[in-house]
Amino acid sequence: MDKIKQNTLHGEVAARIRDMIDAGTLAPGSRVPEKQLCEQFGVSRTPLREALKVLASEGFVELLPNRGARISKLTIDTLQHTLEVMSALEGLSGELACAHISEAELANIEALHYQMLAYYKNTNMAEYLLTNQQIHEAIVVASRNDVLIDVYKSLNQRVRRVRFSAELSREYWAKAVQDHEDIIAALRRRDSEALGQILRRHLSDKVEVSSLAGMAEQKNLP
Amino acid sequence: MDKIKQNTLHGEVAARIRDMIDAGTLAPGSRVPEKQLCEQFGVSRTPLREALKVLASEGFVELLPNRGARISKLTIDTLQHTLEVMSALEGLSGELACAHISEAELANIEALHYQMLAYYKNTNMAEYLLTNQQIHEAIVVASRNDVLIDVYKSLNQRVRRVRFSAELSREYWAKAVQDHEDIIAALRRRDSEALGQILRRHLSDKVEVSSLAGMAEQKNLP
DNA sequence: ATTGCCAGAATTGAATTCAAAATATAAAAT
DNA sequence: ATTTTATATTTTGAATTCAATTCTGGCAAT
Repeated sequence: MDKIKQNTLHGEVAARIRDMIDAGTLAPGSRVPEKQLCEQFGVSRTPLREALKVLASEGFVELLPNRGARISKLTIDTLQHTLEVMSALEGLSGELACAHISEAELANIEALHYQMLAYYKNTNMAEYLLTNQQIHEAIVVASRNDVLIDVYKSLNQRVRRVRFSAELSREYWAKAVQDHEDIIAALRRRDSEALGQILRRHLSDKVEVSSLAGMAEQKNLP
Repeated sequence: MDKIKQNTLHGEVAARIRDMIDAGTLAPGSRVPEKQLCEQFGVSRTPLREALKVLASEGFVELLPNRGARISKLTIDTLQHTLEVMSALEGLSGELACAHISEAELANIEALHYQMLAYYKNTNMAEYLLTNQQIHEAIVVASRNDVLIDVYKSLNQRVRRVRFSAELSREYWAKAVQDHEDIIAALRRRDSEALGQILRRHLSDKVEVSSLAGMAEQKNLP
């Protein structure tokens, strides 16, 4: 869609590595093959290593002294913690969005909502999850808080891989859809109190976490 | 106190540059003098530039294509946005802390609280702010959520410079102290609902923001 | 067969080098 | 004298180089 144009070389490399982690081409726990990636990307080690430093500060890789970088594993704990923080941020987004959202944005979110309902009825989980994600991002963007948007996107990026391979139980799925009805209603009447409350609980629900648990690593031991 | 030992060179350099920004040695809006800093730190440009990439991803500096890095200015908007996000995170911390805090931690927080009250009575603003900060950090740590702790610390670091030079009005100060009484009380009775609510409102109060506004830049124009 | 040791190879971290871009300085033109 | 143009200098971005460390594989000892 609207991909952000990375004008720095190390930024470009970092984006590529993130994608490779998402795609599983670089497996969690494995070492980062500097030389090989350099050849693959056609760059020298300098920008690649710069990218690794940035990715380390984002939590995608860990730097091991004198033995390069290793792809971070996503622990169940870390996943749970990340979803908790994202919930808090979504709660704030909801409150702020009530104050700042435009009619056009609201209309767009409603359209996405009905689209999502259709995917739910058809049990099309992949498309459902994608649309669901778009709704949440749209609310976050409507907060008009750039710091919030950045932090949210960064955390989301970190857990995206496992979130999109989730297996939702029938009960959880029904509950999530009901939540979304409530979210749209609260947003439509600009009820920031209610919207904040729903969003703070919506994601961090243990149900989703446990449904995701299978995708994440049990522990981060060597 | 318990400073984290940085074992990577670029990490060390990044920490030093953060400190220099905090201290005002590197002025917001000014260009980063690579060569000079290299001599000062006794390192080559490679680790220094790695540090700059990390600092850029943390928001401390901006990278300008082909003209190096510039120290970020802290806009009033960014300050406001950051405090809003920190409030949301503190709210979550409070809720989680109620479930996880140990007696020893609670006792420590109470001790800090009484110490802070003394500073308030003596109108010792600098020490008050420091102790206040310690209380909030202790609650965040008690959440036992590592992602939360990391994100909070990162945001806090970003606004620390201006927060510690705040000028609190008498009314705001009194209100903040009252909030803290309520915070301690809620924490003591493990009332996560109440604590979450107080903490979500405590910081983002417009009053503090406006009191800090004088310290931040009006706009981020070139 | 397993463990310990050592040389050689590969990898890493950081300094250095090099080309391109930006900035500063000087000369020329009006 | 001021503006413009040309040239030199500095600075930046990225590749290359180099020393230090880690990894690998083979050989010897038990």
